[in-house]
Amino acid sequence: MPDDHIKTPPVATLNQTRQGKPTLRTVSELTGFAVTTVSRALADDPRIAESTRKTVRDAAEQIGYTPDRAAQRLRTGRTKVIALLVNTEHEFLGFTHELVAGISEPLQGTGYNVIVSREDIEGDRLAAVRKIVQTRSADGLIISRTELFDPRVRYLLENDFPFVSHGQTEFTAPHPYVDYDNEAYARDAVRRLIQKGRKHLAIVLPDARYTFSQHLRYGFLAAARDAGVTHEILEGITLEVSPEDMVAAIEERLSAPNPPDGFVCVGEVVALATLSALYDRGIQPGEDVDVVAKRASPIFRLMRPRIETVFEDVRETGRCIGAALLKRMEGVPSTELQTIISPGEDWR
Amino acid sequence: MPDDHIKTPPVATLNQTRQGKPTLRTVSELTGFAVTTVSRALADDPRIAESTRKTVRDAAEQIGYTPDRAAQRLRTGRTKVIALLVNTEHEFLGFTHELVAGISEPLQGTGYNVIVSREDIEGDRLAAVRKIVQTRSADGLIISRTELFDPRVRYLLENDFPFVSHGQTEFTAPHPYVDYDNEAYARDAVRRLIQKGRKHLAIVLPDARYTFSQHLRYGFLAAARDAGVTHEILEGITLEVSPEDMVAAIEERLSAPNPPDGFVCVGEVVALATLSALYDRGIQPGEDVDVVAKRASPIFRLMRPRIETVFEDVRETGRCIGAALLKRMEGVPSTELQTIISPGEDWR
DNA sequence: TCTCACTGTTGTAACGATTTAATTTTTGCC
DNA sequence: GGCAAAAATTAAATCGTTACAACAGTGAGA
Repeated sequence: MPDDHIKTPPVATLNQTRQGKPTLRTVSELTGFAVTTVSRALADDPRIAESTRKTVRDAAEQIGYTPDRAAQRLRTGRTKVIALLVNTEHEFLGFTHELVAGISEPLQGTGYNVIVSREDIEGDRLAAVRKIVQTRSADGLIISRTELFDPRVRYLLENDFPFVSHGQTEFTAPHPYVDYDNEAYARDAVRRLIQKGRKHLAIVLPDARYTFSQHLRYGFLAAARDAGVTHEILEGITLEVSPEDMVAAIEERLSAPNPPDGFVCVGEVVALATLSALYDRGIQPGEDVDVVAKRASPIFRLMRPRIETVFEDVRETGRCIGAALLKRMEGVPSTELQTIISPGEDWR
Repeated sequence: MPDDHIKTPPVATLNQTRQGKPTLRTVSELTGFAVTTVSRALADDPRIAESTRKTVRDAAEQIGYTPDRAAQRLRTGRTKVIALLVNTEHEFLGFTHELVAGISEPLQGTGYNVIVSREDIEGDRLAAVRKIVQTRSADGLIISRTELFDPRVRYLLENDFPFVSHGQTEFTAPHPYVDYDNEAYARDAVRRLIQKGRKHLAIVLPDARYTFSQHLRYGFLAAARDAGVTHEILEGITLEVSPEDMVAAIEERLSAPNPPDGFVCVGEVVALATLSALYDRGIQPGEDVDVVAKRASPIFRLMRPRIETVFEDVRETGRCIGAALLKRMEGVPSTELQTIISPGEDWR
């Protein structure tokens, strides 16, 4: 064979990685700078000359270099992941979806990703938190439905792990949180019903261990007491029971002596349940009875008969949470990262 | 000091990693086996003696060793991540939540995690897919709302990237999918309305580019034609329009000449919209008009007046999808990974 | 002219796992 | 008992990145 002595040139002049994906080394070979320099240049390190930074940036851009997350994470220990822990077994409305959308917004461009984790161990919500902290599988954590003395908050504070809670606690040590002013909502709702001439108000509360249950309770009781109207917290059920049980319990109360004529609803599910119970008993809301609610989902616009609602902007809540967590990770003190979102005035 | 000569023992005899987190090396030092052996033992490699495997397993268990995901990923190229791409800007009901819960089930214990990614670029759903494939940021992909000749499916097939679609396509090359039999649902729904004596049926379809829109259309048209009843596809709206627009469009149709008396609803939102429109026009469902729907969320149990619905088990769909993707990644041929879920018979 | 302090850049060593190839130990058989 | 084959274990290289320490070059000051 006459051509035997001709050496075939290397197929590619640049280094080919496992998947053909460009790495720092590819950029390094392309620009002639060392890998270290390229790394620093892309991080906009002032020790590298501006001209070099530009050259490197352009080259990286041109070949579509993106840093390998796994390698970065292994080296730095930072995961660039934010975990959101949710504990709803079934979720009727797109609450989590909306929250995640909000959280993601301020994270745009920071390289952070949100992962949603179910707190599968119902009895022990701390376990999920502990696992994430110990395996360092996220850089920051978002927890929801806080309790007054939430063990998760205590644990996270003790371990100095960045987090933001959706909901307040009663700990004296400050921590970042974002919360909706449920006490104010309950007060407003009570006033609203009283304006409509209602004399006997009722509310279904979340499980008492949650902080926001206490806030709602206090707002409801205080406003009703101040106004001097009869009021009651429906017993035997909480927001967490199944829709059927909720309807049954409300209906039972309606058929018992001295039924309420005004209902404060904390979410769309209990509002629907209340409307169903009224419907089943042949009671027309707006006539002898009134219902007011907090709406977090646009689905309320589809409900008939219409009832008065005030909007809780879950997406905005998410935005606040995301922004607060970022700041917390940048070292901003916790006391500056506490937001209470007021209910709007736009009842309709 | 008399005790000066006493050497203090090392604080820890085992190697301490950056975060005190045990690594293979920790287990290695603890057991006396080499890191390689430990790695193999934990992977249950038959080349390692069973006795050794047990020793290592126990030691790892005892000190709470968990492999570092980043290191595994960097070394193997496998991310142990499954990405679910969703494209709903606003989601009224917990559809995604339920789907994710289902997908996660068969993944339990496999080490795979699900991440939910928004297809943020509305015009170009392919972009999100391409990004994941190119950066190899997931081992498998789940896409939803397929089109007849979905470019994402073509791209994924061309790149031999493991995926399962929620929804079928018309490509001749087979690919794994899980789909609800929407054609059968539409047929059943039509029959149901005819049984109730309805003579003029209507349906609101999803955007025509989606495969399931075609299936619904075909089922609806064929069944209505077979039965010889008047029927129509509501024009000017799709399932994707805002709730208000949907209500307005349905109401408009109801007030036009020759209005439908039976409505096939593909989901809870359009069902609610239909009921709202009827309510606003003072029409009582179950009397002159009937509505049937598919329910995927328990929220339907709260709706009044009650309408007949059949259950679409989204969680089960998720389970099928997760299981299919696992098998696909294990190399099971696509033709064996195609599931069509039949609508149940339990209308109520 | 020589030292000193910069500025800009680079080689080397990790991070924690897996994989390949090499090495030691054990077993089986004549 | 000797030797090859099989079994069990290990050392070293590697994935792509960043951190640390070192190293050339440049200009200023003595």
